[in-house]
Amino acid sequence: MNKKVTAMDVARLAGVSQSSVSRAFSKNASISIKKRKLILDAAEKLGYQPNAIARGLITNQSRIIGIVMRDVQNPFYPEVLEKFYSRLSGEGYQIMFINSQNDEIQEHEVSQLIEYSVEGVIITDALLTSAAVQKLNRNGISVVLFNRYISDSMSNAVICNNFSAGQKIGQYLLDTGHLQLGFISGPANTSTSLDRSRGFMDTLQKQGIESIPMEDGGFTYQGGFAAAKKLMKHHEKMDALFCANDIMAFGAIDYLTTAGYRIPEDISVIGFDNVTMADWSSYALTTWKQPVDEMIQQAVKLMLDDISGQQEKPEMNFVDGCLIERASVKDRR
Amino acid sequence: MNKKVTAMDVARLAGVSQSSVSRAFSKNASISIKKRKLILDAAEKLGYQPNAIARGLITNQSRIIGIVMRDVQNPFYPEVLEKFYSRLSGEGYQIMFINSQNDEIQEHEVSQLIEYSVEGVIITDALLTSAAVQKLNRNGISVVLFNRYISDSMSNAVICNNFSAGQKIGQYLLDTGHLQLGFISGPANTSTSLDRSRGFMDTLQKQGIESIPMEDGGFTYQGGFAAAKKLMKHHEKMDALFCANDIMAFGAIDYLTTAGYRIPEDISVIGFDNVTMADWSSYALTTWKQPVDEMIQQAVKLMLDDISGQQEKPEMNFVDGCLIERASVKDRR
DNA sequence: CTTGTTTTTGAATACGTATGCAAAATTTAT
DNA sequence: ATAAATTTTGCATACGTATTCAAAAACAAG
Repeated sequence: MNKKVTAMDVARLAGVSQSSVSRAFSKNASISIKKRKLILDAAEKLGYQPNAIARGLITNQSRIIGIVMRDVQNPFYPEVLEKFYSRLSGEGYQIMFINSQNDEIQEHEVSQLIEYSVEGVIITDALLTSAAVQKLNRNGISVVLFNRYISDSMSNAVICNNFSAGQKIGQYLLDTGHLQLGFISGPANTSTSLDRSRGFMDTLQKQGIESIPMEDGGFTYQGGFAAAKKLMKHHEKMDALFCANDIMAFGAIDYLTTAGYRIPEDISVIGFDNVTMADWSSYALTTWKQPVDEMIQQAVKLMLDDISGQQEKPEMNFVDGCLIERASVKDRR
Repeated sequence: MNKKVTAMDVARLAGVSQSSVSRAFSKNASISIKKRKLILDAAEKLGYQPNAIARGLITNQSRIIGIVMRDVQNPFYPEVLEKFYSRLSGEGYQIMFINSQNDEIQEHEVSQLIEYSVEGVIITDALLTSAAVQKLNRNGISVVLFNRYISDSMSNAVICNNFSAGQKIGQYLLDTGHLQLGFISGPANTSTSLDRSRGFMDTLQKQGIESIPMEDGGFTYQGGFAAAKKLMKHHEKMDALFCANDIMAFGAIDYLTTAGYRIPEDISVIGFDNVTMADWSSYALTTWKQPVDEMIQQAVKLMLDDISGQQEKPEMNFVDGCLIERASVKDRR
């Protein structure tokens, strides 16, 4: 293996100092045009790449953002990952990917992020304790929560307006003449599921519907499938089912169609997310579209503002989504 | 923001030298049990985390592996990402995620990997030129190709035995009495699609079938949908369709069912990958299962052997998959 | 207790870069 | 041509850690 090429090597070839080489690779440093050209030519000739590790040590700017993600097999999250990657790499950041296996971000995962001096962390669908946020903040790491929040207001958060969406979904199902509603939730400890449920029930209760059959589908296909089965066992007159995410809606639809129900003639199904698959003709799912692009744009802006010290206090931004009507909800009026 | 806690701070509190602190956090360094405990207690008290950036500069071991991935919205790849993450983080590595937007890994992406001194790079579904491999190797970076290879034998590769799989799929469709076969390929410049096609045609040609109708579906759902439409326009007697990946098979099935064909009564469809969705009752896809776990295990072993200098020359390992029969191929015998 | 051996530990250094500071070079004004 | 002002550049240093080397400490043998 060849000896590593450093700025010192380039300096020798170009006949300048190492600090000049560093300046040549900098945007704002003072270096004459002639010397800069000499240096860049020498660098090209030697195959020199600046060492980001050494630079990070000196500048205390790793240019690395951590993304903590749990359920990458829910198609919603690969889309989120891809879009976060695009925005952040466009701003010159590298992505350190952490696939959390547990509900809650682990101590060693927090330690890894600190050890690598990541400048920020984006938490997509894992839980984060206040203690973990404090530890990250104490180590100068910006934290942005994507579609979740914790109650201590110490971190930036960008959240789809889940409560309001739940309300509107409830209204939409009532307005389209559905009488016997059901709900399939995600895990009870997730703010997304809780808020969607609360919004939904808020609307129903205002119409005198005090409670409806619900099952926890765990935010998974299998969970949606099983939850639909369980619901239909005791509530065969159900005519509409709201699933707290799309992938459970797919599972619910698959259970219902294999059980002989017609979607949406016998029962309507509505999801939440608007993953790419929702548009597939096998599902043609009516769903609530999370404004992922807007949410990611805001999340990245909050993080970059925090990193650059232009932020006074953490913000919590709610962003409105919208209904996407396809073919899985019937207008029964 | 608090001042960063360093080994020097811990040394002062524990009454030892900075080098002793470093040794306390090392597995094999010489340090007395008493002193180690003193140091770890002081570190805990101060909230000290070793700085991986500084350590990387000294040891020339960043403990970072790059994963270059293109199509994260094909459900096959999030599964691959999750499993690579699990294996590599278990070996103490961090993952730097690169989402390539182009067919071929870009110069700036190679530069990023070099600048951050990643110890290895795994390429999943992007193309890599020989020049790029040479550049990475010249900078001491191990390269492993996942399910692709290039012809210069300079990099490790682990590949599903696509040719053999294509052969067996061909035989299976013939053995189950299908007469009019069709094929939907991926992009022509990908070794996976080429080898699956070659294996398939090898079997058919041995049975006197010289050519069959084919369309390029670009490895996407929409592409599969459109390709199926195009094929059926001119080959309405087709009774079996082999799609070079599952997601195109889903698209093909969705086109066919919306066009009134029954799967598999009117036409059988077989895919390749065995993504989680293949098992969903809406598709119940018969497919060829890529041995992802085995492939990843071998890929990680090759990389770690290369990184630790225990490898003499790059290897190319082919791994056999197997047929998964569900409900999308009819036995017409 | 003394001598020889082994282990532990701290000082010094290097890793590759960015930058402060001041000297050198260049430019501008008279 | 000279002086003043400005820009460019190199030297020295620091960033935080791991490790070499040698001194100090601890341990074992006689």
